[in-house]
Amino acid sequence: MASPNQLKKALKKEGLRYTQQRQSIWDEMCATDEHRDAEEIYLSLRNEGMSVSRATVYRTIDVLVKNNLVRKLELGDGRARYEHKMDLEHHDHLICVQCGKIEEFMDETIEEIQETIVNDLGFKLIRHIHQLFVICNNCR
Amino acid sequence: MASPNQLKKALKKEGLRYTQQRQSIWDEMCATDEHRDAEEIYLSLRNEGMSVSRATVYRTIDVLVKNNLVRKLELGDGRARYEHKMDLEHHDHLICVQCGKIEEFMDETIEEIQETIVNDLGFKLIRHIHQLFVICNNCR
DNA sequence: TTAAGTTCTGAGACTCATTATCAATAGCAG
DNA sequence: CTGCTATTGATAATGAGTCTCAGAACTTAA
Repeated sequence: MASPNQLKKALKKEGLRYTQQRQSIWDEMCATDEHRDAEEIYLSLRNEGMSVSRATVYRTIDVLVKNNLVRKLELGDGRARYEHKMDLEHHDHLICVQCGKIEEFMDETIEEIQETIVNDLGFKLIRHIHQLFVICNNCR
Repeated sequence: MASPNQLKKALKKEGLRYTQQRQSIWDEMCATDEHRDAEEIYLSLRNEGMSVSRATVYRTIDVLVKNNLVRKLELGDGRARYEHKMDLEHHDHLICVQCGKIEEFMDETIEEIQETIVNDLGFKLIRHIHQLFVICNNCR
């Protein structure tokens, strides 16, 4: 089971109850480093014999996203993907337009420039999306 | 009317016919520098008395996007926005999470680093999405 | 200019991810 | 335990975008 403490803390902060379903979903999301969509997570839970509904999966993911335990990725294909944020270093994504494989990258210089751009305009940076759509080495 | 030539060229390349509807939609998209969704473009055309259907708006936008006359923006709220690419310099976007205002930015260093990251992995960069979600100066 | 063959269009049905509804269930404070 | 609420599950609803198909509009060849 993946760290009930982080989950419990987040739920407490939001004034929400700790339930078996929420723990199962959080466990399932931490079980791999893949970038899965809600349906895949739902089906995995079902395959493991857990009794959860799609609605609860969506609702719980929202809570996890809001509390920074999970990141939501929008790739423009109509299905959001999710990744847990257990390993807490920030990164952005490379997505192969052929095979769909998702990899991660991080560049400190880009991060700094982003801040500068925003600050120079008198704005405040809340979050960012930086996705590089590529053809990966397997697909060229 | 906004440059029938670019449109005609794109249509010819695709083996498609030049029609009044397609011209109207292209005109409408060039009429402002706003970032509107398909419904807004559809309604604008309707208000101007043009007879076009939603289906044709979507179909035409697809053609324009494929031929690089229009850029599609996915902001993660389920509605795509579009901007014409008449003024052809590349840029990315700043989006205010409070008021929804969209501004543009461009940084040559970031563009170069992106290329480097992708090339170092042996990948090929096809396109990228770089969006900075901010609180703008009016909203702070 | 017309006939025949294509491509386009409009209206509405449809899809599919996600959200809302609401009665039944399960945490939790006292 | 008891009772008050939050949560859940099943399913209906939503909404952006896509598909279908019959009729309209082009195009081309004669």
